[in-house]
Amino acid sequence: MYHSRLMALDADVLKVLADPLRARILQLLAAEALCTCHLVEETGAKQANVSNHLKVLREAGFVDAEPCGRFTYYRLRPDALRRVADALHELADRAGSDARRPC
Amino acid sequence: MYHSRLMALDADVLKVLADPLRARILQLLAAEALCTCHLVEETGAKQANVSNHLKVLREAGFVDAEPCGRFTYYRLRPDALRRVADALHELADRAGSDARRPC
DNA sequence: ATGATACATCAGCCCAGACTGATGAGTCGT
DNA sequence: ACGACTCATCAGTCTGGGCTGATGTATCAT
Repeated sequence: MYHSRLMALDADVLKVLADPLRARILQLLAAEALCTCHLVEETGAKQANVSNHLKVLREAGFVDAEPCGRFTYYRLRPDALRRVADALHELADRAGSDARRPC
Repeated sequence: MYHSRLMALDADVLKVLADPLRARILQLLAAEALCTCHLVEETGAKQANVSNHLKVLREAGFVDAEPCGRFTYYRLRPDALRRVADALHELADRAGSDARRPC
């Protein structure tokens, strides 16, 4: 097995996912690529708000932005999500033993 | 396939993981069960702070508390972590298509 | 060129929640 | 019984970050 190196939970990365609107945006982008205007009408949030959240998601590597005329299409990056999922899964697997440190 | 039902990302659950001290605590508990005093000295955080974070982790189902004399041992619950990991993984898998909704 | 549309960015408001010191409750050793 | 210890809870402070209205920058249609 290659990826047996210990992956640390990165709270900064998790923070990006831990927002209701950002989570909703990711769900929507999982089905198809969408531009900002779609996300605005689907979520009901204000344009500036959606745009800010997209910036956060982009800088964290969870979405890709593809400018297209006056639109900007956003697309999910599954690899980034899988890295987080794997880190959590590996943490769960590491917890097998029932050892307890004495006081 | 059994678990093919769509799992929604729960931002409230992710919020619990998205804190540096809580993430550190989970890492430590992955190796062995520890009581609060261990976590206090390992993390360097104040006792009240650690205790508060443990309460959050407990209420979210990520750790189990086992009172033991005047100590309280905390143990990781891998199933809870796996549920989050699976939700993220499933979201990543759902993103295969390169469809884009027209404007 | 003018207006309309899509999106980004900015400044400011506001609140959830992380942190702290103090106190309370329970348990142990002597 | 008394002090020492572990841990939980409380009240209060303060900062990060989500939200908004306004403005700026492109791009499109006519």
